Amino acid sequence: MSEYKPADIEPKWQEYWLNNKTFRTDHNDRERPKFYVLDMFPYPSSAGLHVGHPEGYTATDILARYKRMNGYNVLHPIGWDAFGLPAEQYAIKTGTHPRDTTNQNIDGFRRQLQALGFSYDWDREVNTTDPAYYRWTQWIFLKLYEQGLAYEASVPVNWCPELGTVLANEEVIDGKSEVGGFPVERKPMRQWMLKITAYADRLLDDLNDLDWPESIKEMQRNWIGKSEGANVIFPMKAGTSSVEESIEVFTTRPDTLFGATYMVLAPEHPLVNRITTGEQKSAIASYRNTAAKKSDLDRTDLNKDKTGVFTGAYAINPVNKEEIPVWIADYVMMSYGTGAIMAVPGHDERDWEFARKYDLPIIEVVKGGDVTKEAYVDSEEGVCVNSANDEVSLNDLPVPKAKKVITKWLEEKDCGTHAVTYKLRDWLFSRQRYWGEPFPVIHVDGKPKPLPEDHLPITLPEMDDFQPTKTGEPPLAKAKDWVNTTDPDTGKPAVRETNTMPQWAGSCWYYLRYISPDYEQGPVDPEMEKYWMPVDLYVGGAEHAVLHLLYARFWHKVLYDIGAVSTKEPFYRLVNQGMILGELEFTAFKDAAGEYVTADRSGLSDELERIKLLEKDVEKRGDRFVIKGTDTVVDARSFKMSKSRGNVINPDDVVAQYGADALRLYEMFMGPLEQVKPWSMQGVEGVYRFLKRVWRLIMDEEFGGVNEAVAHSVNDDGSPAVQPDRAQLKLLHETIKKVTADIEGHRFNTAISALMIFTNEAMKWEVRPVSVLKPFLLILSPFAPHLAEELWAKLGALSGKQANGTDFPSNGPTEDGGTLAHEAWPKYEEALLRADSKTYAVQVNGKVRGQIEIPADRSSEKDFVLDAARNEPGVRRHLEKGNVVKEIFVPNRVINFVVK
RNA sequence: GCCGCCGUGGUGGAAUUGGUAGACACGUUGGACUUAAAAUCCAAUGGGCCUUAAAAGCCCGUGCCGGUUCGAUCCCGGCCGGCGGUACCA
Repeated sequence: MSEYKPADIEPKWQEYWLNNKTFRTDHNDRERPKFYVLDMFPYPSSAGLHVGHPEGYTATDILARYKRMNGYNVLHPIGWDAFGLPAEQYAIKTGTHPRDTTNQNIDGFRRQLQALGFSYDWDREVNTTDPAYYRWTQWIFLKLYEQGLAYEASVPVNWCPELGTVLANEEVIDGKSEVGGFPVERKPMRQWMLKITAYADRLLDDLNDLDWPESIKEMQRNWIGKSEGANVIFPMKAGTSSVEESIEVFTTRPDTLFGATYMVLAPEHPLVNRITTGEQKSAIASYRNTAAKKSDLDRTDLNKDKTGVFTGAYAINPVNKEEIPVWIADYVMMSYGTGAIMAVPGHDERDWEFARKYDLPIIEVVKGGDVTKEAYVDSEEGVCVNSANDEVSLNDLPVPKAKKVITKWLEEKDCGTHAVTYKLRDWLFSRQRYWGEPFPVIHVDGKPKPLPEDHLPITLPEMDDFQPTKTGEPPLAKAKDWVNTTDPDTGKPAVRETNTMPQWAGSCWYYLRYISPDYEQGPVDPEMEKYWMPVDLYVGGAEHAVLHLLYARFWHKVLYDIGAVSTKEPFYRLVNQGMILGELEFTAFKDAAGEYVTADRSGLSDELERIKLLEKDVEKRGDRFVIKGTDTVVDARSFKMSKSRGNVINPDDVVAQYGADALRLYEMFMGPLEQVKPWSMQGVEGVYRFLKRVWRLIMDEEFGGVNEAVAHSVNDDGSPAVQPDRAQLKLLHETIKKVTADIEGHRFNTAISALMIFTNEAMKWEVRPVSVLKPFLLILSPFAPHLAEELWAKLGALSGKQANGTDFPSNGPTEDGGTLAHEAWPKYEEALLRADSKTYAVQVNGKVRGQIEIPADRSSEKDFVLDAARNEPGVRRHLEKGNVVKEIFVPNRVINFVVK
């Protein structure tokens, strides 16, 4: 008995690869071309891997294995992004030290990844929580500080009392914490900030050089949010305020200045108190109070209904000396631009709405719309009107030209400048948590002071109480012995920084550490860095489109500026794997009376009872599914995998049932890598059957050992007993060609399809030459490495280890002969692909009416082929219906007769 | 609202980017093997028309409507639907 049993062969080969360090990347090998293929390293959660992880990991593993066989020096590492909130939350609940939880989870992840046969160099594993690693995270922070890119500020932050920490804007969703969904309020606190805004332009411009999905680049562009316009200064009307003040606004539409009929300050704007007149004071105070209490969610909810209060003060429009009222309203944000706007209701939708509500004047200054009906916002087509004073006129100028003219005038008059504003804000870089990198900073006499490099790493103190304090002080503040220290320079008493870095810190530079994980003189060995960088391919989920990828680019550019790295960008090529959804679900709906209701996408009320149906209970009707035999439409869709929905697939279960090779193969066979795709257990079954077929292609299930069809192809001494025939060679070389091109193009699904076609054909051969099967195993091996290794060993035993029985030499750095991992990738021969005959499709008026076979050596002779086409019976019948007015001849493909 | 991506059989998806739409796989149906099941193998499988039946043939068909072309899943214009991101950003 010798069936395909992945449970027997997979662990064996995994152990072999580990023990022999088959995939170790040699430090000294820098002659060959390099290929650095990188996975986004995982956060090792207690839940273990989900099937989304192996998707990207399998793709990169296929490429790593393929490139190795093509003679490249491949760097294919993995590690752990292991700081973070879940381990700390768990510690608070159970008292287990986050380090212990983290290490357990890492062990689990490592075991799972190894069980999938990924060809990582396990000697390069990095772990962001390892002091030997975060020593360099801290070092980079010191560099940022030296560059003036790290500073302390008291900023209103998103304070989440429940989690006892502040959150970054991106960790707050709809006014609630992303983790846990707890309410979040604004509270000013002392924080570390990183000046990412100083790099905004470079982060934006250098996107153009990157081979990334356009959608990701666009998201980063939007996130940076660069706008060009002008800052304009509006002096206050004399006497309306106690001091001489002016309001500076940012506008992208300086061309509409003549249409500014009022101004709006953000409620938090510092000028508000100073300009508000006596009788307005109480109204303003109460409005500001309400606004301060509103969360971001509330503010957006009020989207439609704008509110505001008049300050009683007036400003002077610099272009026409008009006195215009100054209001406050919460549709103006303090955090963008200058926190104040000039309102041009004629040409801005928000201002128009506000002006309508409070009866403020609306003036048309750009022709093209009807400002009594709606704001006219077109900035390309419009032409300025009503826009002139004694010195300058914009009238009849198109908008872009008018912007330039008025900006120049403002600059001459000293009441404005050309200005650029970004949506991007400085990066809030500290967290009130225990389980993160400590800052290498002490406070002496209340002032921050960086510690010298030779004090690194600053390790976390041992603690057993990880509970945050109610005041927002970080848990580290409780470690009094650790906190109280002395300044190494002066010996003065000092206190350590008790905030820790956010989780993003460690992942900002890990791709550098893999290059020289044991290097002691810096984050990365400069010699090695020059050889390995940049990363040739980075694969990961689109959820990191903005934050991780923007932060990492920022750090990389800083490291580039100080000469620590040699490339401007870390990742020139990026691919996002698409999310894997749960299995397709059919859901029917019952109303309160228990009657089935047709599923209507728009109005699925929560009142309805949801009934899960099986595939056999439904049928297709038009473009929808209905309950079999009825007209009741059901909802048919796949959902994101989630614990609550109960549709999570655990890779361990798949491996246990079908093996790692089947899981790998299925993940790739589902569809294009970048696409969102639903999981299907039956699909796994399908590729598993394919692997069993490959097994039987070579092995005899009944008697064990290599089957007769294969054994008969060699003599007892291992020499070939038969030569492969032309058809066999043609199929082999076609498959090599297709699989090679598909791997290069990341079309793994169609590569697998080609391997299936080969197998289906080869199963029919009565004699299966080893010299054909061996190259097939080589091209199968990146996809299903365990099975390929096993069968390769069986064929090796059959044909002798010396000659590998193929025309393809071994070229690997390891010569142990026991693995195919370093065999040369087979090359196809064009001559063997040639067919004896070519098939033409023959069309009449664009419709296929027949096919003709033409001997290959005559297939380009137009007259000969056309003649054969005309004589094809199915074609002739249609030609007789009229006169041929045109003949289209596409060599080796198609003929089209146009008949009238 | 804005930005980006995507609509192909019962299902996942192919189609050398303008040249035989539906490769490969799942599912389904029928058959073989088996005491039986599993496994395996063989055949059919987009919808419809014609025909006693088969072969052959014909019509329709890549979200919808139109255009360019000898020929369109592919290019252009206009809609509809789905997914993701983002949102008072001045």
